[in-house]
Amino acid sequence: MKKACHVRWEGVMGMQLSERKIKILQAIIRNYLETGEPVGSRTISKYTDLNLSSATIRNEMSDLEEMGYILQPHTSAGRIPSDKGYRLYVDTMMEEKDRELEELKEMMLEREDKMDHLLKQVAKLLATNTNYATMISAPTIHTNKIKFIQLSRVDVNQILAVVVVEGNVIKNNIIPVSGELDDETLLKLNILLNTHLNGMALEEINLGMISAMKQQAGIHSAIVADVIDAIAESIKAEEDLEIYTSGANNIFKYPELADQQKASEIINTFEEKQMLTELVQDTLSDEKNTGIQVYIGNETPIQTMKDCSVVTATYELGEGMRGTIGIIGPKRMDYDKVIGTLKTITHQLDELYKNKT
Amino acid sequence: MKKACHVRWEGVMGMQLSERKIKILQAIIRNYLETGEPVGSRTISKYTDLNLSSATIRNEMSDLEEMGYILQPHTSAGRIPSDKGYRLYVDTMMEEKDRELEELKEMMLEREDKMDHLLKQVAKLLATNTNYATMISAPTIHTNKIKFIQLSRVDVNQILAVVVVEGNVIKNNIIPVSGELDDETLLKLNILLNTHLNGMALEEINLGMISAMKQQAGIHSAIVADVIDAIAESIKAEEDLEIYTSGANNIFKYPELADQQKASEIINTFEEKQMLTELVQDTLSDEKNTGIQVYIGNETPIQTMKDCSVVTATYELGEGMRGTIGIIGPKRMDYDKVIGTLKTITHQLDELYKNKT
DNA sequence: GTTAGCACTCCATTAAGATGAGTGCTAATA
DNA sequence: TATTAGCACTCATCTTAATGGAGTGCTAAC
Repeated sequence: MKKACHVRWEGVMGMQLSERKIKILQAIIRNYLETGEPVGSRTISKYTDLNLSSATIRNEMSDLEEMGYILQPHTSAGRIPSDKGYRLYVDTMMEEKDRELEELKEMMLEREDKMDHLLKQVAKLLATNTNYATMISAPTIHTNKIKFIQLSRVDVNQILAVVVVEGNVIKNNIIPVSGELDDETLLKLNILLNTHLNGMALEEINLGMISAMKQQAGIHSAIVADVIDAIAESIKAEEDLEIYTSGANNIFKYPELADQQKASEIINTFEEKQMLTELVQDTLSDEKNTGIQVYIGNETPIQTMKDCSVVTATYELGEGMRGTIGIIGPKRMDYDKVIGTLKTITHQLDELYKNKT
Repeated sequence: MKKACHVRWEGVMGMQLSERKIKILQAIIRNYLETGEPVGSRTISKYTDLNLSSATIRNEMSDLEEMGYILQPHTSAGRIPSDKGYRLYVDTMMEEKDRELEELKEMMLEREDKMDHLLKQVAKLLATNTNYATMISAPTIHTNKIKFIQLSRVDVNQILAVVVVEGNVIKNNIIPVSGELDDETLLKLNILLNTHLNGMALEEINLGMISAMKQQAGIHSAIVADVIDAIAESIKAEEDLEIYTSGANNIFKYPELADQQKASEIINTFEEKQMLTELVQDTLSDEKNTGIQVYIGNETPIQTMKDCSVVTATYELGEGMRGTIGIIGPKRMDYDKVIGTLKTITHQLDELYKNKT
């Protein structure tokens, strides 16, 4: 009696994952990833090479459940992995595999298009390749510096301000101008702006500089203010970043996500994109990791995706330009494959950029 | 006997829609729009102010079915409108109503943002307002003329080409340049390009002009070619037009569209957008109509939407810039409201443009 | 021409087994 | 002591049949 009691205590508190338990857990998850159905003891008994009877498996499963790695949807159903179980799986039990992503690589190389086209393409490629929903955020300029500013007259009362920052990201802005403005003044303003702002990081432009420039511009200080505003607006416009998505309808392939309520929410999140920015922010801000991040169930910052798993990767284009790729699927996602694919893609984007410049 | 026979013939061939039949058909459609359920004779008998018994209605409905305006999902079910029935309804039986679109108007006026923002906003507004899925295509420049071209050096071996066309649509292109190119030459090239191309419609640029310009450019003809290419590419890029969508998840509100198969297809069509361009093309090309077009069921050019109805409107921003707004919903869509809303919106966009310039 | 009445059809809902996968527990076994 | 066989039990799912009801078509009466 005393002893039994002791064993029970150990069961709750200090129980360790034996090698065998890990193998069983692994088998459960693997199986569940494939079928999407709760998996029972008998299945595992045959599925593994442990040569254990279903009864033994049952005992072990009982332990695993107590420890929180698996759970039962209802009594007398098989077990499914809990978030904690998935987490263990992702953290420790995945060995990488080289998949046949060669075609994917090639397709990426073919597309030497404009950036937004490329990103759309990548999202689509990923979606069809993985059968999950995907998103990709356009890279945000971060530490980049102004490379070139030019004001040009377009019309009698409109001038065009073009700002080019490092990485050849171009911003246009039409500025209405009320008073007269001759070509010579325009030239002076151009020189003024360039001498002051060239090489500046966008964040470095401060009020002091602005007032100095205004002073030098004399009667045309209003235009300087407008240009600065235009630049500021360009930056601001950059803040609600572009996000491209693809394969949202893939969620219909997973019954656990396909019911109306959930599907509707997920689809909406995908279409409105606004909420996805949170995901991007979260991924980009978390600096410590290897560049790949896995959110399982409730770990995700987006409430509507609490029944999904989200794998995100940060890609980098040169220095300071970073974006996020995300793959959204059921919790029983093929983490192995997804992570492998993402690694390849991010690496590929990097290569692409290098070759291009 | 003879007479009966004659009547039967008339029934099949020359039967005319009596006033009463129209009223009944109208009542059926109205009712079906509300409930989404097949509607029976007894319902109509009470629903209308005709004071007819259900038996009489049955007879009339039998006629209407024979004429193809309504149909039975199965024996002993009520009737639902056929595409032909909807068509009649849309074509003849709709009187316009002024709805409370005032708030919508105001919201549009608030948004003085960039065009793409505005369009996204409009799509969203429409979606939440109508409870259908919406799309809106960015206006395409068509007859517009080049207003301004400027080449600027951005880097030692890169120049930036900016092209502004009427309507203040701006196109940028970075052109890598191999050889040396001093400022003076750049200036000359600028003058050359502007004198030749300013005021030209994009389609008017022909090979003759290009070769003439190349000749004048002398040793720098390569750059001219590049610029022309860049312009051409800008036009081409415009061809796969931007489309913004919103409220795709609204289709879940209509059971007849919400099953997995259909929903998945529709969602996909919406996300990939590619197919939506057909709709836009179709709408824009059809010139004869009032600007609003209704596709019922199979009439739509997009196969995946054969169970939906699509209402599109053409909006015009100044001369030559036209885009399309589309509303996609179930066949039992509130055509009345939708058409009204679309009219208001297109009108509003027009106003907005006028005030802005 | 209109209506009441009735038999008939067929869908949708419900209830009641039947099935079967899976568990927990106990006692036997190695 | 760890493992296993056996058994009773649970519970979701599937099948089947019964029921209810909405709606029709037809006929005869008004």
